[in-house]
Amino acid sequence: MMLPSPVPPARSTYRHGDLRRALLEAGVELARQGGPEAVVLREATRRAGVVPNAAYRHFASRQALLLAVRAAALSAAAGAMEAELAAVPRDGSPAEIARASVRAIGAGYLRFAQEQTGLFRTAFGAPVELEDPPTDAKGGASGLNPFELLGAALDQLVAAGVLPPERRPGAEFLAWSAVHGLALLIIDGPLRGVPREQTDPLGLRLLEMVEKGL
Amino acid sequence: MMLPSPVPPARSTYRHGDLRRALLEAGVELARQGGPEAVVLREATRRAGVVPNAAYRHFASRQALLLAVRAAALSAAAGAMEAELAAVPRDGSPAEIARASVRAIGAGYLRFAQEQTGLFRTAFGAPVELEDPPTDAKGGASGLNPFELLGAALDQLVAAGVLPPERRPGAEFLAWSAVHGLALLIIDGPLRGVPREQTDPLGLRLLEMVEKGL
DNA sequence: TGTACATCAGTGAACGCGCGTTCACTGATGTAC
DNA sequence: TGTACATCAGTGAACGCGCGTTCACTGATGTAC
Repeated sequence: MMLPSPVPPARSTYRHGDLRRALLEAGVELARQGGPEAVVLREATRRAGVVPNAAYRHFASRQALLLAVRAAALSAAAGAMEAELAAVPRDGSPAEIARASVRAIGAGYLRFAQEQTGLFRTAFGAPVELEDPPTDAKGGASGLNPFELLGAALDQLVAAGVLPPERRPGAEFLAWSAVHGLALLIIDGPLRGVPREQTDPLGLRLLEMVEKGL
Repeated sequence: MMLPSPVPPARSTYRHGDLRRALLEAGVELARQGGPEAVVLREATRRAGVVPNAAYRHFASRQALLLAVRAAALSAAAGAMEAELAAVPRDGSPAEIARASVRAIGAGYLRFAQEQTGLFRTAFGAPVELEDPPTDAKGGASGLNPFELLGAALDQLVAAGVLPPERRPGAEFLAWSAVHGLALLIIDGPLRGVPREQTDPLGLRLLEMVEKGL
């Protein structure tokens, strides 16, 4: 199901000027709407108003384009998490702040999954015939990627004396598992289509469970 | 990357005899090796030693075949969980048994995800252009599907007085989230390729977290 | 400041691929008489 | 028990599809003299 491309931009010059960027943006848009498998090289060139093989001046293969899109998606996810983090009130005990920070990370992740499902699946979904993880994944404003943001929040939790240091190692995997799982249940599992009024409280309960259980 | 099909079974009769079953089994095998997207109608007919369109006598479309395969995968998952459940020692207090049962459900799910990754992804992965959930999903020996098995275990937990009844509603989603998330982190997330010696303890810690946090 | 030339971004045309699906058919099976 | 016939499972051939990718090209740009 491929919608007809939007207006071919009708370039006046022979050269495009900024094709790499245009392709990347088109790819991100495709991912936003349809997830990683919607990142189709030919469609990206169509949207950029260029002939299919022109893409090869800027990306070695479809896979290379997809990797770039994925990095952008990861960056967007980090941004959503940082936004939530920035809203944590700074008055209160270190313990309170640390706890709220961890919750904010989780809430940001869930929000991103629900509001930007396509990008979420591109960033965190099953790698499509992809050998290497996105090692060069840049983060958002802070420069941290989503995984590192979670790690930093957990470190705060230890520093504030809320989480015993001996339970710290591996804790990101436990917390991430819970939140990641709920995100998937909501976006394409049995909770799909359930309205936010019901999923939001579930998210809160989940974060509570993680906090208690860690 | 499609391996050449195994020996075309060289039928002697004009009729196949049990093509529907043969196609389903081929489909399950494909899913086992490559997940849902590997369930390719033409390949299934090749393996059954039959011409491609013969499949349409038994399945209305590729989608219909995939749904049947998915039901089989769900059933296999239920079987793995039941096996783990059957190993729970029956001596001990009801509370102990109930707790062990919930852990067994989770452990079975994780084991299935790691040992039958393709089937796991077929049963629980993102629906591929799939509108309706597998409503007719039959379970394993008990007749319960994986979700119902988890529900039953949680009911036991309430009956044994371990889980306060007011926390029961929705609890399956919390427990499922955690375990499902870890399964995905292991099979195609950052924990991919990490040996069982490291993931198993993580699984135990996760189940512990769920138990405490619920 | 003007001209020759190298560079290389984008063009045009074409591939082979395997897929799902449709069509009109053929021939084995089982049932009615 | 034998024969005529309807049924319908599997055949054979062909579609259109959009994809990623390769080839030899053309023409705008910027640099060296």
